[in-house]
Amino acid sequence: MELEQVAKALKELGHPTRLAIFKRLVKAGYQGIAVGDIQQQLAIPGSTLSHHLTSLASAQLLTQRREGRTLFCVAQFDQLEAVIAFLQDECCADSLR
Amino acid sequence: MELEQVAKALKELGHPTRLAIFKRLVKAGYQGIAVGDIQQQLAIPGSTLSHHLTSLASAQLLTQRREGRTLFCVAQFDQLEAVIAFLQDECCADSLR
DNA sequence: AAAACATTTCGATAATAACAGAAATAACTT
DNA sequence: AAGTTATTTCTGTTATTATCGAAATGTTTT
Repeated sequence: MELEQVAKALKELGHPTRLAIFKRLVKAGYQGIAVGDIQQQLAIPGSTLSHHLTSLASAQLLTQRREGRTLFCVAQFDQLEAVIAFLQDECCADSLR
Repeated sequence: MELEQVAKALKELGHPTRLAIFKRLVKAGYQGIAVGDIQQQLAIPGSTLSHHLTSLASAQLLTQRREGRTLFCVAQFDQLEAVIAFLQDECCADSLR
C-alpha cells in the first residue's frame, strides 16, 4: 500500500469522533450499522456525522448500503488490515530490536 | 490505551511527511536518526521539519537524545505497538468474520 | 399526494494546521 | 571570544478542517 494512501486513512481515523464511529462500525461487522443508530449512540448532529462518514468513506474505510430509508455503514475491513500491515511491515521494525 | 490518545497518534501519523519521517525513524531503530539527516533525505526546510517532529513527539511517537550539537530522534516503539494493538483489539473484529 | 422519516448538502463561522524565511539558541571548534 | 554548525522559535500568511442549523433530497407510509 502506498504511503500517501495510508497517511490518508490514518488521518481520517485520527479524530476522536471518527475513531469512535469506526470502532462501532467494526463492532457491527459485515451487517453494518445504521447512520441513525450511530447518531443516537454518539449524540452528535446529523450534519456533523454525515461529514465524518464522508471523510471515512473518502479513505476507503467504509462503504454504505441502503435498505429502504435507512443507510447502513459497513467497515472496509481489508483497508483496516492494509493499514495495520503497513504499520507493521514498513514501520514496525521488530527485527531491529 | 484510551481512544483519545490513539486518535492523537493516528492524527499525527496521518500526514504524508510525518509518516515518511516516522518510517525513517523506525528503520533507524533504537540508535535513532539525526534531525539533519532526516532533513536531507526529505529535502524540506528545517523549520517545517522541526514542527513535524514536535507534533510526533506530542503524541509520544518519538523521543530525542542529544549528542553534541546533533539531535537524534528515536521512534517510541511501545507507542506504535499500542496503536497497532488498539486497531487490532478494539477495532479489528476478526471474530465477526 | 401529503406527511413522516432518514440522511445529505448548503452556507456560514470558528478553530487548527501547514508552511517557510528570518532571527534566536545551543554546542562545538579554533 | 569569534566563527561554524545544528536545530528551534518567532512571525506572519495561507489553507484546511470542524461544526451545526436550516434547507434540500430521497424513501416509505398513509
